[in-house]
Amino acid sequence: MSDRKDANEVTADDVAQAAGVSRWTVNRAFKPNASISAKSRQTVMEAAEKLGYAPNLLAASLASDRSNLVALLVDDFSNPHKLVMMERLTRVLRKNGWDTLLVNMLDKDDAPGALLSASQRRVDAAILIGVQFDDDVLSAALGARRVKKLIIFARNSENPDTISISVDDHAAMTEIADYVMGRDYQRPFFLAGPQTKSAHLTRQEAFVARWQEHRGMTPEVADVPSYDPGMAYSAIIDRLSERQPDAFPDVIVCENDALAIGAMDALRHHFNLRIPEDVAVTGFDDVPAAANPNYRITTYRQPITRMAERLVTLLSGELEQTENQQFLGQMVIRNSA
Amino acid sequence: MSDRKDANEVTADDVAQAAGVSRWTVNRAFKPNASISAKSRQTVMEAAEKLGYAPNLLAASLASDRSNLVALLVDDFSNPHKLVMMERLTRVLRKNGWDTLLVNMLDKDDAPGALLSASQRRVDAAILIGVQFDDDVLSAALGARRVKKLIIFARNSENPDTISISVDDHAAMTEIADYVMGRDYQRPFFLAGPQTKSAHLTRQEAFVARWQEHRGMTPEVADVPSYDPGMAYSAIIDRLSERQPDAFPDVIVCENDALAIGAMDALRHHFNLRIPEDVAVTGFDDVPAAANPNYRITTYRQPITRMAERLVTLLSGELEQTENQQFLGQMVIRNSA
DNA sequence: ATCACATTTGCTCGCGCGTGCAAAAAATCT
DNA sequence: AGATTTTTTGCACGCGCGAGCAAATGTGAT
Repeated sequence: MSDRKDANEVTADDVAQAAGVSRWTVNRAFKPNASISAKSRQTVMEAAEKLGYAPNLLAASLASDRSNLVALLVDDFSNPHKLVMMERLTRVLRKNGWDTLLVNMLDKDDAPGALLSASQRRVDAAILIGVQFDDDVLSAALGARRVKKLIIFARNSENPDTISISVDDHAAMTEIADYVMGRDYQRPFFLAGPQTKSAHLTRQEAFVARWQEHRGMTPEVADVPSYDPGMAYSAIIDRLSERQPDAFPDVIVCENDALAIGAMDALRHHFNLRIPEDVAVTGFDDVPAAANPNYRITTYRQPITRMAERLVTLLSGELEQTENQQFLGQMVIRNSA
Repeated sequence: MSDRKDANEVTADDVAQAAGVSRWTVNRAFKPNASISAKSRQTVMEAAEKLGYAPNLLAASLASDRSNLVALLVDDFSNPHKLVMMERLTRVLRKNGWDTLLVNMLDKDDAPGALLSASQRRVDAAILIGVQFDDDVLSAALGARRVKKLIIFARNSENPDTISISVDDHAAMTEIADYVMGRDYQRPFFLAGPQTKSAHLTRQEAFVARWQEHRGMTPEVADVPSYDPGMAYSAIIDRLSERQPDAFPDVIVCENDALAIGAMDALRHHFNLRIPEDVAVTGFDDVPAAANPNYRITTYRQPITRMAERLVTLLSGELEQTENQQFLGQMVIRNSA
């Protein structure tokens, strides 16, 4: 079948012929810093335009062993913050010439499969923006040299073979703790996300440590099996029902906004409490819903765009750095605390 | 540089040698319905396992002109429903052996660029789940044979070169209209999304038509420049401020939940109205937030998974069908109306 | 054991482009 | 103008695999 010719699959050879140059000159015309004269580049581009040619990135990747493709591994679509991260990441990546393979980690045990998918497409890097990445899984993936680079985005990792780009959780949570103490709350309650092996609970630890240091008492802590408002809602109800008023927390510090939203819903609609008059709440991430009039969450905004830009420099290999990258974000004071 | 060998890039040839068969037998072992004996498949798989081999999909795509890759073009990350769609689509696609290239359409004029990106990776199909796809853009893309298939997901399109997979908007909205009339609301207000050329406003038209038919009057209509709760919030305030109580709508029918959320926030927090006692609200999509205790939106759930499954059969070429696919969803009655 | 037929295996050629170097052309200098 | 340097262009080879066919092997009936 001459299907390809029929289907108008124009190759560099066709353009070369039309422009009266060699195929290599054609491909050079499409390569930003190639050694080519302005004149022939223009000739080529005109011919290419006319024929509707665009380089086949499959062939280019195969030949060069660089794909300019990264895999985005996501395992947690219930957290609205993921949408924000995906938007920012794909935007910054695309602006810098990178394409994104979105890989849905179907369940907890799918990490190897997801990594395999990515590696079969020969991605230059895998970026993890999920939560349930086990150190074992990561090491296995790296051991088999499944992917060239593994980057944990917006989350800390202490795995030495991995680079993480994240906010400085310790500094951020200390700031939140200080703010809460400054408002003179007395009975804090920390609502954490899933307790995994890989994600070290820096936020929780930082908050607890700060509180102990200044108030000499250990805040109460509870965890939720996933960063899902619905789960947080149930967790709060389970944990705080049948509690005497004087044992009820006066501020709930949440590991992120997804949890904060669930907590606020539970406080208002199940316990009939006012926020922040009866109980205050803080979040983390500054998701879009945090700004809406229902919630108005006092939270902490991560500099996602800057983090994504750092990611790009890291991908380009400009940064030889293999140590984790930490960023400072900023507190956003609203009405919930 | 012998970088590749160093990097442990094991190819089918290596496995073939280890297993004592030819390279083609190795590749056949990885192809589900290939002509190969069970015995040699096992031999191959064991050798492959030991060497850590997995087929290079880049090379396979190049040679076969099929990539098993689809591009997901998204231009509207502010609507939380997109997260749901992405999760379902990537899940179903991956289960069926398809990978997903996530392409962020950076702005209104980026459609050609996004399509180009996709085509350079030789995707087998481009799936549009955004909103601002202009018919002109689509035609241009198809005219240049940029992509083999163009599929509009969860949205109608009347472009003849395009296949859309969507819910039957007319039936759905008629059902909502009947529900609203059954509850005896008198002054409906329809809140629509962006008015584009390509997206025919089936929901709005269906609602208006139904209302006219049964009540002999034309509902008031307003539109919002994007499916963003924040925009809907402002739009409602702009449109309904300084209006006499008897001219105020008693039900706001929204084109989707993103708008409904914004509308509810505005009604409650700006106008100090109760929902549904003072004003009722309906949505569409049944996003996760629609179920949370703050909103409890009466809405309409699209059968996204079934739609995604249809998409897969369409991609596999099992369906020769080129006409649009319509699905029926189901109304979800909650408290907002 | 022989033949007819079905199943399995091997192989040639090509997919479209990049790498690294050598040849050609252009620019600069004496 | 001729010699030298710099820029630009062309090319052999390979990236890893698939289509389609030919050779080899296996199966069952006679």
